[in-house]
Amino acid sequence: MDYDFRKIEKKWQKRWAEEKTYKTVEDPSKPKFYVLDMFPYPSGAGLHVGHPLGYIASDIYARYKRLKGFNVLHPMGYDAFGLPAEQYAIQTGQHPEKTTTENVARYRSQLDRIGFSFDWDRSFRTCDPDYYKWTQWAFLRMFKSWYDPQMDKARPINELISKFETTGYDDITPEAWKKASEKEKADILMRYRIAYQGETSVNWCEGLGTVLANDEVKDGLSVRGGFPVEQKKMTQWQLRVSAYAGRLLDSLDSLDWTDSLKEMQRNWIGRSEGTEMVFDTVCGDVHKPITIFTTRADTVFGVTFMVLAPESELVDELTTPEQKEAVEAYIKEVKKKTERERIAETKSVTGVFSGSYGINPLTGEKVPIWISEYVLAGYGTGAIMAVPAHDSRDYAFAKKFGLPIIPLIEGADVSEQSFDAKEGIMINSGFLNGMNVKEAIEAAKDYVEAHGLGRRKTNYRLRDAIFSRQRYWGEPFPIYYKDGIATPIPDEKLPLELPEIESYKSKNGEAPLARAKDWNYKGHPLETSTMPGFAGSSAYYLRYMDPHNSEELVSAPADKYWRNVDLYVGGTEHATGHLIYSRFWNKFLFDLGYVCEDEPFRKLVNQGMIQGRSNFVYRVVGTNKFVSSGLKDKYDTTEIHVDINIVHNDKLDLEAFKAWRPEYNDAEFILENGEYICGWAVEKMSKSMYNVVNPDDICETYGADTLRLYEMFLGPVEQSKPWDTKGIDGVNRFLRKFWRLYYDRENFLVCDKPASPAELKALHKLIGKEQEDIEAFSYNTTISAFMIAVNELTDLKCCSREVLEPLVVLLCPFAPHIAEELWEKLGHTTSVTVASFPEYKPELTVEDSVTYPVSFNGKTRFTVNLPKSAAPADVEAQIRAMEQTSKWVGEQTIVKVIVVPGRIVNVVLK
RNA sequence: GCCCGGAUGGCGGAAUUGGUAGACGCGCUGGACUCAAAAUCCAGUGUCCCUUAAAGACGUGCGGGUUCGAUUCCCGCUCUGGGCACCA
Repeated sequence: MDYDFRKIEKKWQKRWAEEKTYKTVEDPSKPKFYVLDMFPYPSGAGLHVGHPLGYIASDIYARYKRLKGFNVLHPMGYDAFGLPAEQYAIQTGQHPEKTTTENVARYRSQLDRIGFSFDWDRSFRTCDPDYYKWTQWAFLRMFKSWYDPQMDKARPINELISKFETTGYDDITPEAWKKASEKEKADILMRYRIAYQGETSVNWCEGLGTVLANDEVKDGLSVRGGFPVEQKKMTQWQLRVSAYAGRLLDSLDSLDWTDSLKEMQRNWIGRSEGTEMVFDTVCGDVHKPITIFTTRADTVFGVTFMVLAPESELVDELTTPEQKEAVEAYIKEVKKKTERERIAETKSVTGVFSGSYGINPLTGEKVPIWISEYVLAGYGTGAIMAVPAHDSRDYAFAKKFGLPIIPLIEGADVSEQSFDAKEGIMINSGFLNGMNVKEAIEAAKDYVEAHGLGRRKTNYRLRDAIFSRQRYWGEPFPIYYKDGIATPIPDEKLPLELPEIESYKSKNGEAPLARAKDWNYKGHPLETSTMPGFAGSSAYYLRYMDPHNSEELVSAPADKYWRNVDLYVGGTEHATGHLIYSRFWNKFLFDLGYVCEDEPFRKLVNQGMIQGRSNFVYRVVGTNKFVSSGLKDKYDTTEIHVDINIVHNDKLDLEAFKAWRPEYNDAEFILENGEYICGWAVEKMSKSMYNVVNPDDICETYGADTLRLYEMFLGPVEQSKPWDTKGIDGVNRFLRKFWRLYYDRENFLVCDKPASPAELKALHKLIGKEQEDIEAFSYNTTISAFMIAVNELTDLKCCSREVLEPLVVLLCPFAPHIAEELWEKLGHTTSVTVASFPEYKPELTVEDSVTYPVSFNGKTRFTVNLPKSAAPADVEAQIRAMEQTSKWVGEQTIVKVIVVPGRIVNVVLK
């Protein structure tokens, strides 16, 4: 019987679906293991061969863990709210729900063909009201909470209210609170809520008609769509992610993530320890103290000017009447620029003098205050002390506007550029003179604190997340406005469902929901913006634990059993978006006691991208002649992408090419060795390059098991690599060879005779290797080991059930369909999924050995144990020769002797 | 500019972390089976010298260093992938 993968795969996929083989239930008698993939956004293009890479890797791990006796939760769903469906809706008028449903169906059928062990009963889409109810619910919890810096966690807002009422808090006294109107109280609370509304400088994207979060903008363009983005002051819903900056940073250490990913998050959070220092200022006759932030308190003796951010409120207060006109002109100029222009002009230095002066708190010296866009309003205090000698940005500014530069470090040459390094001996710095920079920083901090001039302060770059989008296809905010006060709708009214509307387009910055009919709650207007894409993906991993619970996001028992994700697989592109927001969201729920783990994802593996491998033909300019790649240098040619489906191993199918496009009907070819060889390049997989490979096609030609093996065999999971079908025959051959261990043309070969030592050895070598490699996520080497084992067993003509039965189990994680089929043929009535991973017996791999004494200077120093196979007679001669030629160093001990068949290669000493 | 990572045959990639470099697969060459093809199997395949073999020399981006021994560790470069980018 031949290996008929089409029949086998269809049969088992059907049976898995019917019998719900991978349905998971909580089982306290087994240890749990939670394997999660970053769920896909179901786009219209469907899956290409790159998408399943991570899913295959995690599926192998999930299946492996099941065999190891774990109760594995391995769910899948869809991140279905988002821009593409909505943009498509705007163009076609089709409801995004409809396109989403169609795309999800397509994704599902593609995923099903690959044979994943997902528990589909737990699946949901983020746009399902039953799910987004819990996104809205979590938002309301955030709205009703504040971050208590004393306890360093989120607490119910009522606790803050009672503080206001009894003891007062911050600048709010009980009297002031009592006197405040309802609206004023609401405004005060808004300053503390975790989910709050506030005016901020936002990334406004005109092309999409909405604001965007920082991670949705790259190089001044929107990540989705690539439209220009500008800075705009707007009132928006925001999440107080910045309150969690310290915790998000600190608990990174406890996570099993790659160093590079942790580093990315560290940079994004951007902790910096410095000092806030108060400078008195003089604007005409008016004195006003302002606070600046610096990490180089030691350089305070070198301050020669100060700078304010153009957006800072201090600008108005510190501009003198004489300078008013110039300052206003400058600010107008700055505001006109988009984010992109600001980035492009990074090198140019601009600024204007405010007319005011600051007073150096240590020296009493008067320095001018300038305004420049190189200082950001959103970081620190929006005002800095400038030390041109030791900060390159201040230096550039000082040079441009002719401001003095005072060097503070011995030997630093600041005639051409600033000296930014934190090293050297301080000079020109009063009591700091003679110290090295590190000491001076601490000494200056101490001095500032001791003299009441400021205090130590840790700042973070991480900003609060902008949470409103002026779009349709997202979760509506469960908020209505009663007398202008944002008020939550009651929990029992959730979900607040998205209304139907006529047109999905936003007009003049007005959100689509503003045009929805009856969009109100008891006559009060409802919030018209919707939540961003990351809202729905921030807690989805919790919902999989208990997806049908209508009372809670996740029940306490389910949460306590599954706890958090043990293995999370997905791309690096979410490093600073989803993976920060999810951690924030989880910590928030943890603070309020809704979940039992502080961190959502214990181990994270980033799968690489699979790039496309494009093929080219070369048309001789001005003709319809195409020249083979090897000869193209002899002609003047144009490179043209050609559909990779009509190219096999870089050889062009000439007839198919002629038929591909009408203009090529009468194409002529200049061949080399009778063939047309195409050129190639590694590029992104995309329609326009004709290099997209659909997994369905591979399943059709080679089978899902081959696809799975091949994607893993291509190289390490973490690495990006081009899709190249060249090697796929190799793994396909392996599977056929595997099949032939059990079957010849007609007969089932497996028998009950005991296995020979050689057969057992081949098996156990594989068990050991597979176990070790899967744990290390090194699937390509596992597959290599498998190929070796199968070759050995083929050579041994192994037919013993004792070996062949565990072999099927070992193959199951990689190629589940063929494993199931053979498992059934071996007489089992249950799925191979419930088998257990064979036990590794390392002693079966150790060979009989021979012992040789080795002596130096006439004395036996050690003995060498060599495996018999590696130690033919003349090895002893080698040892004797070594005794003659090597010198014995008394203190060293022999650790290992390296032997290749026939000779000693090296002696390991320690 | 700053911070990570990578560089190994014709190709994808191995190498128990300092110990046989090139596992495994692809490709290629030759052979067997076949009328033929497909499939399958066997042998060879880093480079150089050589008719061949043996033997040898050289070989993990480049230049140094440590070591009995370096793909692995250290110093200095080159190229390359990714992230951040006025964060005071």
